[in-house]
Amino acid sequence: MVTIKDVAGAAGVSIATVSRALADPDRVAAATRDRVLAAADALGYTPNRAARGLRAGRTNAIGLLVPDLTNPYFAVVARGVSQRARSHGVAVFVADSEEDPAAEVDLLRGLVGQTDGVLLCSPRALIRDTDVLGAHPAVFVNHALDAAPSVALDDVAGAVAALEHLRSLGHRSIAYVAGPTTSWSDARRRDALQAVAERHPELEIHVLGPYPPTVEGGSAAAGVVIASGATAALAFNDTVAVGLMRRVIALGLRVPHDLSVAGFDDTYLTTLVTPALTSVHGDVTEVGRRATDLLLDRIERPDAPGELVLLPSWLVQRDSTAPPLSRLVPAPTTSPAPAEPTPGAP
Amino acid sequence: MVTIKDVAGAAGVSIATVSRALADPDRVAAATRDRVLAAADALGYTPNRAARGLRAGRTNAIGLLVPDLTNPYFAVVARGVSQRARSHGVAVFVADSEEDPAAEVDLLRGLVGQTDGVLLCSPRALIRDTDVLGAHPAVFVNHALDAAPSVALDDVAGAVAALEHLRSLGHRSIAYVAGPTTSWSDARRRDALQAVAERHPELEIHVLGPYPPTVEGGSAAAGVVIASGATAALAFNDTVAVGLMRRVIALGLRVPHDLSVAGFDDTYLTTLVTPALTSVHGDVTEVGRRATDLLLDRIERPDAPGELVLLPSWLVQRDSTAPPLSRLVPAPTTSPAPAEPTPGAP
DNA sequence: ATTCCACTTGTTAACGTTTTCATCGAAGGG
DNA sequence: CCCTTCGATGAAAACGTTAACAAGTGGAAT
Repeated sequence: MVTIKDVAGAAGVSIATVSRALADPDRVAAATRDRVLAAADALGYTPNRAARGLRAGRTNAIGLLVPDLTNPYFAVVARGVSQRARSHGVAVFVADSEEDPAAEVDLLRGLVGQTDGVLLCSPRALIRDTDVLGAHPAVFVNHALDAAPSVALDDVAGAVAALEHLRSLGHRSIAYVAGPTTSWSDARRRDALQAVAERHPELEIHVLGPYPPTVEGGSAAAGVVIASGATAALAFNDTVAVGLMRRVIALGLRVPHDLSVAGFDDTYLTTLVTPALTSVHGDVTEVGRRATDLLLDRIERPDAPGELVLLPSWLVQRDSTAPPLSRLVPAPTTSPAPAEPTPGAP
Repeated sequence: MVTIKDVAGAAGVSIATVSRALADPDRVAAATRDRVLAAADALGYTPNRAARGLRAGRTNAIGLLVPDLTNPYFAVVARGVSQRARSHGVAVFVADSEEDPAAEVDLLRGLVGQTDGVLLCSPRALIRDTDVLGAHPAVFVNHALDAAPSVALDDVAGAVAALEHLRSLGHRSIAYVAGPTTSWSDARRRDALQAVAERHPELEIHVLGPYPPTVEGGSAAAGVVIASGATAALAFNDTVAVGLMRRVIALGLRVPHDLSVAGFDDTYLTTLVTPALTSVHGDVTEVGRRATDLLLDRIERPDAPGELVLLPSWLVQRDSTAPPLSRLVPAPTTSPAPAEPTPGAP
């Protein structure tokens, strides 16, 4: 391994000069700088990250904790994080808890020790009840905790839009297939649905669950959804919606005719399945990017006030939602939303 | 931050004893050991990774480089890597090149500097032509390079099984939608298909492409596949197969009646789409685990000989493949494979 | 001409850990 | 009873880097 000492020897200067030439080129004479840089290049010098981290008290790495990397939603968040981190020269540790709260706490503990900050995506564990985090810089994604900075899609707006869409199609009995009890988004959406229901007394909302936020969870919910008598279902995310839809179809019902189905996140799954899935869309890559920005800022200024960044979210209508077949459809009370996605106000 | 020094002070011993008590409990007297451990626990001591790394000359971290984290295949590999790495106490840096060879080399360069070893998944760049890797321990996944250790699915067996399956259904003109030119798996499969074709002169194989290994790539290939006159298509991976299938259906053809489609990797997409996709299956999580094992071993013993680990792979038949409709179907020359997956010999 | 300041470079301590070497005491064999 | 040996512990060096401080040079201002 070639160190700063080797470069110093080759360039005929002291190690301090090499360090300066690399970190702050203006603080060293032009001729010396060129000589040092040339030597470093010739020898193929790479700074030792451990030494640098030890000295500076930071690692130049951040941690990303997700509940399920095979869920397209988190994969896309990870991509956004990866992009932004790379442009800032910090590395990303990725940990996948596989939906296991205990593993999540374990992984988080490990991450805290070797990163400058942590990105917590949709945590399933009750982070507040553990002291794992301490004063470690952290940013939550799809979760708000005390005064910590957070980034989330404004899926309250999305949930409301979805519900209004189903209502305007004529649905009156609508099921919501809930996700993990610790999900912040889930709680917010349930509140939003409740609020809409209160505005429209004719609506009947069945909150079902919790179910695992997976294809299997959606399959498992199918029977209960059908038994509830709902003519439309809103699922915790696309993965659940797809599982639900597949199972409902396997049971001999038709989507959307016998049951309309809508999801959240608008992952690429929506256009792959038949019928194409109506879903609440948001810019998920941007969620990852913004969260990374917030974290890097928090690392710089640990005492900055936490803020909640809400990114816009809106409904994208596809083929899995339609007017209910089994009852007389009243005239829509509002004109149907346009087929093209329309950005909502954040 | 609480250091070994603080623990030493609290326990009334020297820092060397603390270090020993933590690393090698048998080399210190029982009473002292208990006192040290209690002090460490009370103070909440966590070893400083950077210092440890600097001293030991290793980072206890490995790098994982993938071309596309949103591809379920790589997400599952990442999961396997993550599992195994966690059980060995090493952290995983994940880098997503987003199918860009230049980014791949860049990311790899960054990874090499701060890890003990690197896992290269289906590299798109010509790694051999760069000196990025140097003597850094590396394991290839779905790629074989010189004497480096590698793990891959034996998709030669899978490709042969798929082709034989299509042939036994009566297909005579079969398209292969190829992936990136630098893909090792792709080259191996093409050779395998060629070999089968030589055994069966009646078969006509159209190798089309290269196409991007994405849904879009599959869509883009649809027209060419149809124009080729093939009655069945084998796609580079499930994602491509799904894109192809969607587009073919959108063009008014029926799958499998007008065109049979099969993919590789058997990701969870296969059962979500309609019709369910016939695909070549392998234990992808295990690929990630084995690759990690190989890498950790290589880090311990850098001069060990490289080996190529091939994991078994077999065809899973679903609804996207059927006898061709448009021509007289000759009697199958072999009995059709069973509907349940049958493990192939590695 | 003297003083002072800006600029450039070198010396050295420090980050937290592991490990080598030395030291000390006790136990055991002659 | 002395010498050896071994077990337990401490002191200190080293890993590669950065930054605080020191020191040297030159020129400009007085």
